[in-house]
Amino acid sequence: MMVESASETIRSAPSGQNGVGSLSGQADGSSGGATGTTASGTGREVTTGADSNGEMSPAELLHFQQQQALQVARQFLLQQASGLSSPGNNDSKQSASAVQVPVSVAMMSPQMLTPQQMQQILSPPQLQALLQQQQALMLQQLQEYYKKQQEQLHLQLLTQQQAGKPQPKEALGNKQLAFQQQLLQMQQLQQQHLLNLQRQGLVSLQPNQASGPLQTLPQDLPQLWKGEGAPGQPAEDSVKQEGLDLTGTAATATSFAAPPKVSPPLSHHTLPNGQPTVLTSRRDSSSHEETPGSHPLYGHGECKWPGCETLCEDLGQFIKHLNTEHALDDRSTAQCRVQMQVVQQLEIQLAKESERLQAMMAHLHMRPSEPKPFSQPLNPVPGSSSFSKVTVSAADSFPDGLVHPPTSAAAPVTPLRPPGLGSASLHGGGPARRRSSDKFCSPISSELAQNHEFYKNADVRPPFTYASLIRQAILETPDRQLTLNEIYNWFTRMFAYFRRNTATWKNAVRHNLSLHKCFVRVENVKGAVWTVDEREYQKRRPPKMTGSPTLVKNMISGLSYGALNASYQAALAESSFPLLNSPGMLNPGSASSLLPLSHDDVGAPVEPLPSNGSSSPPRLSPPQYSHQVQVKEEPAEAEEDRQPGPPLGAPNPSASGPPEDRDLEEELPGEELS
DNA sequence: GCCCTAGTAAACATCG
DNA sequence: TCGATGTTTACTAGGG
Repeated sequence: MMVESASETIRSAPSGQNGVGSLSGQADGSSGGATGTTASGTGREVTTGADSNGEMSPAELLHFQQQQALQVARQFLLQQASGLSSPGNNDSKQSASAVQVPVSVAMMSPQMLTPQQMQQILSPPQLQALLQQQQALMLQQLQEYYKKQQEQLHLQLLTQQQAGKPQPKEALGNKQLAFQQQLLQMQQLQQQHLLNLQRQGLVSLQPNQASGPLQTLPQDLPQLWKGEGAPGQPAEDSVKQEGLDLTGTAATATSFAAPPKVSPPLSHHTLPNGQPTVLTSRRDSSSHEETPGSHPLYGHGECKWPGCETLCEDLGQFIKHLNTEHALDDRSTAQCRVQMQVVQQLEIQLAKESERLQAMMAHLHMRPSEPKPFSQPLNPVPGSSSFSKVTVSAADSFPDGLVHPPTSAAAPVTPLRPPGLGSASLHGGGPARRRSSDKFCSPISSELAQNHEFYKNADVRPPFTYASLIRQAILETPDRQLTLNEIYNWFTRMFAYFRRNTATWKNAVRHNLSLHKCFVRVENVKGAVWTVDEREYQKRRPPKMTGSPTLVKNMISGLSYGALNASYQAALAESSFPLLNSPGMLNPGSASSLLPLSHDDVGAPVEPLPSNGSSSPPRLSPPQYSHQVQVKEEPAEAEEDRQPGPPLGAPNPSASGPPEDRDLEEELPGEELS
């Protein structure tokens, strides 16, 4: 059920999710086919075969016994198969410390250990070792069983011979051969089942691993028949009609027993796919429908005990059935054990699949070096034809000198939704008014660094203001200057969102460039380039920290410097600008060399002005425009403002540059605060 | 409700 | 003339 709904959701996901799509398909295919066919089919087949047994002639008797043996063996194999793959098995420490508690007691105790608990108790290597032990034990039991069967068969043959009905050796050989064939068939069934399990995700073993036990059987069993089963060999033990001597198993399998202490009822482990192979899909689907008043093992009017399916009219009847048919015995214990393994395996598989998903996403979204065609945007950009030209060239021209946020590599995996990104800012939404950078004071650079790949691939509107983005774009360049077109390119390169609606956001970019004094247009050799006047930018709007007196008050009172929010601290850490205050830094070249990457927007709102100063710099000529770096000392920007001194931005007031009233007009520190 | 900031749209000017 | 670029204004909306 969950798988189906999940896959359905995935299928409905936007285009471009090929990986996911195939994933869903896989899930569908496996969940349907596996449980339905192999599992239930096998179980029923066995049952009917046994029921139809009549009796009598030695040959028939032999056949019957073979059938019975097969049935039991199949069950055993299927159960084993369910548990085969679980790296961690139920054996707990008991394997090491000879536990005296009978398996059945240990297993059926209400305090039974859950797989999770076992996983917690045992380390993976331990679990693996235990699993191997268990598998070896299982195999040994199986071999014993076959041996006994063969002995039984041999005894019968002797009996028949003594009865004066000698059977031609050939006939006997044929029977043995038939038996062997059946065993092989059984093994094939097991193999098939295992494959189904693998498809379902129940088994995560590598092909060779998974087939290990299967391959072992064909080798071992014939050996049993040929070797140990040789006529005349005395029966070692009394032959048990039931074939599987779980008592013996229990004795040796104390290692399987969960610690006497512990826990959750079986129901706790019930999982859809985790149902042993003998379960039907119907049961799987019903496993979720437990109601408070019902029993977890009772659903749809039938017993949900693995392999049972007994119809029970009501809960009371079911309880009776449960107590009688599934009492504390070795068989139930074994089944319980298998179920535990199944659950455990499912959990492991889930973890693996999750990890795989993460890896897939990481792979799909994180390849910085790979030339990414812009046809890839998650959402096609209508009317961006001319635009794509730009972006392609942009990609090609991606300046290596440009410092990429180091975090993309270090960042965990591209998050589906970056922190601070409200649903409203997801693409398609209307105008996003407030950007998180403003709201949460998160440095745009760190935010971008962390979610770089996300924004790059997801058609999600970045939670930054245009001004912040423009600034970031400019600051990311070695020389801290960009032409308008380069800014466009940066936008499209960095954000999938800006690969569409170009007219709108480009207009907004131009609007912001013109509107904000912090952006300085400089006539360059190659034309007009835009630079950032950090000081202006800082002054621009200190809404949170400085703009709002109350807010400032709160910050001051509520936060010590040491208690600044993480983002701000990160920003501080990032901004290792020694320079800042030094007017000498104004040289773009030196600045860039010194600040390869850190520029950072220390979060627009938060960034205090390092500057001292007074008036905003007039527009500077290319060489001089300074992206002054701000020293983010702390929120107390007012303090900085108080500092008298030449504006960092205008180290060279004399520098050429069109005197912009825009820049000059404001400037008094006091202004900003208001 | 006011004010500030931001986003969007549009008109207009300039320039190559 | 056209498109890119740049400036400006108006409006709307979110949030303090």
